[in-house]
Amino acid sequence: MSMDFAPPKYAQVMTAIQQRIRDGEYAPGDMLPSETQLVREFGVGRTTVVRALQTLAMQGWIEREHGRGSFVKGRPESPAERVRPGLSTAEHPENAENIVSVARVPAPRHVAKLMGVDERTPVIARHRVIRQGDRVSAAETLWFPLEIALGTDLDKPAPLRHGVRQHLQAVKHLRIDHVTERLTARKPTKEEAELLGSSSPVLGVLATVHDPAGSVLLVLSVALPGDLHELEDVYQVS
Amino acid sequence: MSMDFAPPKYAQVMTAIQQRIRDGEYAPGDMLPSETQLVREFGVGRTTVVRALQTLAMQGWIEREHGRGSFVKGRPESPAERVRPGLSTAEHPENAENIVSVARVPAPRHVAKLMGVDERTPVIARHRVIRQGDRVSAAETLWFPLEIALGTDLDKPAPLRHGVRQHLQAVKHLRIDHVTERLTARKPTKEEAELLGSSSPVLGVLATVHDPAGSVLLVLSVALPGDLHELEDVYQVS
DNA sequence: CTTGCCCACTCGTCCGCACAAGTCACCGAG
DNA sequence: CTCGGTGACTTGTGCGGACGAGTGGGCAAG
Repeated sequence: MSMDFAPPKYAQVMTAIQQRIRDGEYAPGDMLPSETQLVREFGVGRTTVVRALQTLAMQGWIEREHGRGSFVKGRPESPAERVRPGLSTAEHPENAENIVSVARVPAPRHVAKLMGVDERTPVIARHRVIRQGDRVSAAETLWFPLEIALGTDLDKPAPLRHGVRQHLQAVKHLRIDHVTERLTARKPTKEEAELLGSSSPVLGVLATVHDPAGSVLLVLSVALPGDLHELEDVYQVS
Repeated sequence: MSMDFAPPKYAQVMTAIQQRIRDGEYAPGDMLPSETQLVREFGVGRTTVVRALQTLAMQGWIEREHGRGSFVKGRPESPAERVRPGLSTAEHPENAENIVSVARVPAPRHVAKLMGVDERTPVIARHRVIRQGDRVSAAETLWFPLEIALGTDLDKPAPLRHGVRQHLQAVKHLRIDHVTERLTARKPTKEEAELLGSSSPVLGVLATVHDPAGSVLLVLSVALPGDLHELEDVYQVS
């Protein structure tokens, strides 16, 4: 027995229409067949056709105008592919030559502010570098509240082979839910300049990494030399 | 007569549930009342309740598990609110003190490359500044291919009161469809430094603005002083 | 105790029908 | 010619009913 699963009918209708749009059979700006016609063509109820069309509209494939018809919008493409320096920093596996130093230090003002703690509260600072060939292509600092680092290897200078995100998940079941990034252009700090071997402008990324409840799991600060990095972003208008 | 419009019932159900999630009456992880219960509570058909719940699920408010129930996902927040320097530059209304100069010049190498034309092809360069109090907070250059600027006021130094996007739409029916931005940190050029009154690092935004067919309508280059600008971005993980 | 079945409950999908409301072409009255 | 009405066509919303399928607890047989 084959026991294949047929996808739901509304999905079949959606797929068929998407295919016709991709093939150019329905070109951008064209009016789609009316609901009634589609009902006849696919041999399904209007409910089903309407559900397919409304879903396609929500996904941006078509536009529906009350009283006029449904029209191909011609933009299959969807959300956006952004570079996320914050997230990739939290996921990057470490090895010995990435680690510069790991120490318990009083929180600097801007970090304390983002964590919502007092300025001199001790935190774990994990300094790392990313190498590209023989140049250092990024200088990163990850700041952890003590209670997060407690019981983990985050405060130890040994490299985390599976990255910070994995480690937090595996050891303390902490899940990263969302990240807030702040991007600016600045001069590197003295320490960064030394690591990078240059004091030309850097892209500064200051990110807070949150769990589902909104608590700050870590704060991270990345310095990306401007001559090595370009962050690209494509987005639809309106 | 008041003649108010009641929103559709499914939208009313959605709003009610969203409100309860925001109020914490339904906390993240909680199971929502079953469809049958909601049908009784709101006095509507199951079709309506299901539509509301499925829409909420698509928007990320809740999760639905076949055979188990609907559960609060606890992330009301949606796609992402990004600052779009490229788009806002194209939409910003101009006035006399924004315009620095407008000229026909040979395309610089990087602009020509992005437009897909030869390096010395003549283009229109429109230099502008944005002021914030008495400081210049951004130096912008908009590059237009001649055939785009033809018949428009883009090549005239008079300010465009409704912004470039509106002007293109109104005069030549050109619609902006998507924008590709490239962000980096760099030193300001001599001209930019002069306008900005400083040569400290700037965020450089180099964007191409496309019509629905993908043709480049304009290229724009913006210099944002690092000490004045911070681009913030929040995104969900996974 | 363990195993397996049954049943109540949940969501998933689909149908036919009904009415409201927006759009547009046509046509006749003025 | 212009104006307004009419009707065919479109999408928007809503209902009730039906069946399928996944989940989990209770219960009886082993």
